[in-house]
Amino acid sequence: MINLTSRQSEIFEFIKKEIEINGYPPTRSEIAKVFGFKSPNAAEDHLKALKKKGVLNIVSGASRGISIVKEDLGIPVIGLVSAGGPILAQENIEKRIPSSQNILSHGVDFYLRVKGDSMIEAGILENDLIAVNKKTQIKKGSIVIARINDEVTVKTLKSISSDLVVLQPENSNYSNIEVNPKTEDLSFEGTCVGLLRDFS
Amino acid sequence: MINLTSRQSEIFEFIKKEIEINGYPPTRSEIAKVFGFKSPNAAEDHLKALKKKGVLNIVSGASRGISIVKEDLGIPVIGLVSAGGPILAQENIEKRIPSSQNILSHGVDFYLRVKGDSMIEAGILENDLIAVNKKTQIKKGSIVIARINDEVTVKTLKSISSDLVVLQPENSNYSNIEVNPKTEDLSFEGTCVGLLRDFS
DNA sequence: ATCATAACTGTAATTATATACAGTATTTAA
DNA sequence: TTAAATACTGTATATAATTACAGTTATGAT
Repeated sequence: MINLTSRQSEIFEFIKKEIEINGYPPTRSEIAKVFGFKSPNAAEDHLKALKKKGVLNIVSGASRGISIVKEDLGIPVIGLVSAGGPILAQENIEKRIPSSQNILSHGVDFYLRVKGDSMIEAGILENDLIAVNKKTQIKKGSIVIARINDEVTVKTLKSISSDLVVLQPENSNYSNIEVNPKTEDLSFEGTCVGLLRDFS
Repeated sequence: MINLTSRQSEIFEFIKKEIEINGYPPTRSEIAKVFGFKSPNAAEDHLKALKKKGVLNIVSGASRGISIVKEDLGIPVIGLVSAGGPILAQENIEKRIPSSQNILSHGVDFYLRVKGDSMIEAGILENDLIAVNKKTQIKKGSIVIARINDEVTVKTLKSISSDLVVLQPENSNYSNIEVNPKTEDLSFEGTCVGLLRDFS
């Protein structure tokens, strides 16, 4: 989306809010009134700009013929992660879940389908969907999505220092994974902020 | 909601669809055109009837001033279940999650907050939200929400016959619960169709 | 220095829309 | 059986709304 000016954002947000509240979009005059414009044409100009920038659809001739262009593809669900590319690469996306359907309190950047049983003692089973937030601060004790030499894994972060990172599976049959970030390729894709299991 | 006539339902569904598709409601003339009315007043009459029956809001004077009355309170989240009443009693409802936010593929009648650790080996932890469907056929092997003498419990249904129901915790520290439905008060509130965990 | 964009005022005309009133015919509930 | 509700036709009109055209002022980019 092309960047909107701050004024255009205000107008855009107002239109979205009106649709949310009233169930239908505002007219030019209603916009003008709220923003103190003395002419409905000021609103018209804004609508044209917003249309040009691709965030609104306007049906000519129709009263209140304004609609929001939704570019929201939804939150991607990542199945198998193919080697050598970013986790969010198109080929990894199994499906998308509309972000309007997000129940979790945290922001969810993507869902990752769990493979294996290494986390069963934390109540994370095979095929569960883990909700991942990319920006949450990685810290000791949290369940992290790590990438070690192109392998994606979900583990509890046990300790972290400049030359040793310890990742702990939550399954007594597995041992801790110790990684030296100086010699191995280690990155964190995000933190687990939720879990979704669908019995189907 | 008062029952709509079949014609009124058609009109109502059309209006909902139009809002979904266009982002704004239809005019009287648009309704009339689609249904083949020769007068926009036929649509006007229908709108008045739908308003009277409480399924539409109409803002007088506003073009396309039609909105859907939403009676959807959302899917209830049940916390502690107080004794002696139905599980869905008002006092048990912790909050509601808009049903539009339901990610799970099955119908979810309510969410139940899990107390205790009796199901941890099935990956169901304390404070998880279990998605419950009331109508799914109760069958051996599924995780059921049972009510024994006014106590609500989540367990795996191990076996079921007319004089013995065995409920199995998924935690080796607990033993099976055996109930005789003839002498004890046993009912099934539903089946677990999903799980939601929010790390917050 | 000039041009495009942004953010408006002001006027005005065409058309889109709501909605009242007067009917008709059929069906449904008291 | 009688009134109310349903489901329309047909006409008409006030007003709601879009939207073009002609300007002004300010700002940032080429």
